[in-house]
Amino acid sequence: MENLPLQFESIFSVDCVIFGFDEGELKILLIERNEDPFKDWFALPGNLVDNNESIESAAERILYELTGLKGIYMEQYHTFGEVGRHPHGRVLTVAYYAMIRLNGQKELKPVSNYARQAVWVNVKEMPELAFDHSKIFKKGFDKIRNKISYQPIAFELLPEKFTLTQLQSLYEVILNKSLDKRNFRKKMLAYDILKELDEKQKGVSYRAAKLYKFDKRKYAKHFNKELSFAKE
Amino acid sequence: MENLPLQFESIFSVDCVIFGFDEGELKILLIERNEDPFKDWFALPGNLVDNNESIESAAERILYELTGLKGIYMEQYHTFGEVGRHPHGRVLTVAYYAMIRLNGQKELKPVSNYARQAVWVNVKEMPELAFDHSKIFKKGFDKIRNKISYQPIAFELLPEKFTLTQLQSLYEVILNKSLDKRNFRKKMLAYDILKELDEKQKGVSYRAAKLYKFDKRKYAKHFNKELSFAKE
DNA sequence: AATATAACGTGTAATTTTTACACTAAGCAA
DNA sequence: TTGCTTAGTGTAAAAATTACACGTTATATT
Repeated sequence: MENLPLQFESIFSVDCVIFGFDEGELKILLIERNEDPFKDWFALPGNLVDNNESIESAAERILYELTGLKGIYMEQYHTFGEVGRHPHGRVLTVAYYAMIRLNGQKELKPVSNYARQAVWVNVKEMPELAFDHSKIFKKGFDKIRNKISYQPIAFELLPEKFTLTQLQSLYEVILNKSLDKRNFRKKMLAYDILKELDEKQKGVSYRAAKLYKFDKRKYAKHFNKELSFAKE
Repeated sequence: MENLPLQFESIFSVDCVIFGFDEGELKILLIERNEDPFKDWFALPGNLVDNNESIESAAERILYELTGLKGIYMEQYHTFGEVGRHPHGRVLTVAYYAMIRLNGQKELKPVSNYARQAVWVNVKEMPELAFDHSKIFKKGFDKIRNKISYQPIAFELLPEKFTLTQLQSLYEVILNKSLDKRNFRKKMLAYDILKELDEKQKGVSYRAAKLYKFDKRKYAKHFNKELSFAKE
């Protein structure tokens, strides 16, 4: 680890924690590596950032290559650069998280050279990951768990139309605790960012619930300004 | 900007927003550059990260070189890497903020080769900075402004013993709004992280106020767990 | 010694937000 | 028709937040 190949010095990469919500489970997208180092290990999707590419675009590219999705909101949350984090040299990596909607269709794009396949893995059943990716994942998960407590960021994970119960169970999975139904509904509706639809759930073998939509306009209006110490 | 000198490719740096509170004003530490590019411009203190150095250590080193201080809490808050942000090539920079105590002694260490001098500048009177440092500063300032609203992080800026009025005026400067005295005190004392001392302010030409100390033990106990959506 | 000055230090009532808690209604299936 | 399963709803108590004003104390001045 002393004589590093020159081209690896201070190259940098992007790694993405891509969350999805499916069948009541919170999952993230992992790839199975097909190259050394860490061949056959699971890892976060990531890649080197091209010299003419912004970090942000690199993150979007990686998401796109894997899922075919564009225009997804991604947030940069930390940069990892321990000296020994990459066995081939000093590689800084900038971490992003994203939340995407799994509309039943969870077909994944064919994956490039260095990755054999991409899979959705339940966050509760994470294998150990390549490099320091376990640490990167953990920090990303902590981040969204914390953020959702004061800002309703979870809508991206749900289908366009959803029931309040679905929303609640998503919260419960992220926060890893159960919530009171009445209080949850009261709070969510008080945010005033949900649009109630004239439509009900279909295909369920019990009473169908009302469907709601997330109202982006109102969301932006409310949450551009943060919670704050004082009102005045 | 096409034929970049090779050694600048993908080198990365650290930049620090170092806050201090002095005479009722919130200030940050800037250096005046003595080298191209941006010779004679003000800039955030920063430096390239050594190949065997963690990013964190680099940030601590920069702070130490400028102020002689060690063991200060620094938080990484964002990484900036726009393609054109550095005129000599692709240089990613990882940004940290720190808060330090200006105990009257605000003597600054002599600064190294590339910086002529270091100065404290009021955040309300920021000049335009070199590179994208204005943007980096702004984001750091937003960060602490937001964070202080739900977590009392500002004690590092005050002398070891301080009055509640001093604490309040620090909050007011950071939040840029005035706060109600009684409510502020109630809230701060309710956090239960202040130790009331048997001592009073000295050298003031009016009624002296009680002095308080910040209680690190209690702080850690309260604020390792964040505010959260649900109690249970 | 008296007075002026300037910041210190304190309480309460109204409002809002959060919490705890349980039953009826609706729709489907057998 | 009955049984099963989830949907949907209200209220009272507690806690947190807000708005608001004046007597107290130390020093400085005369």
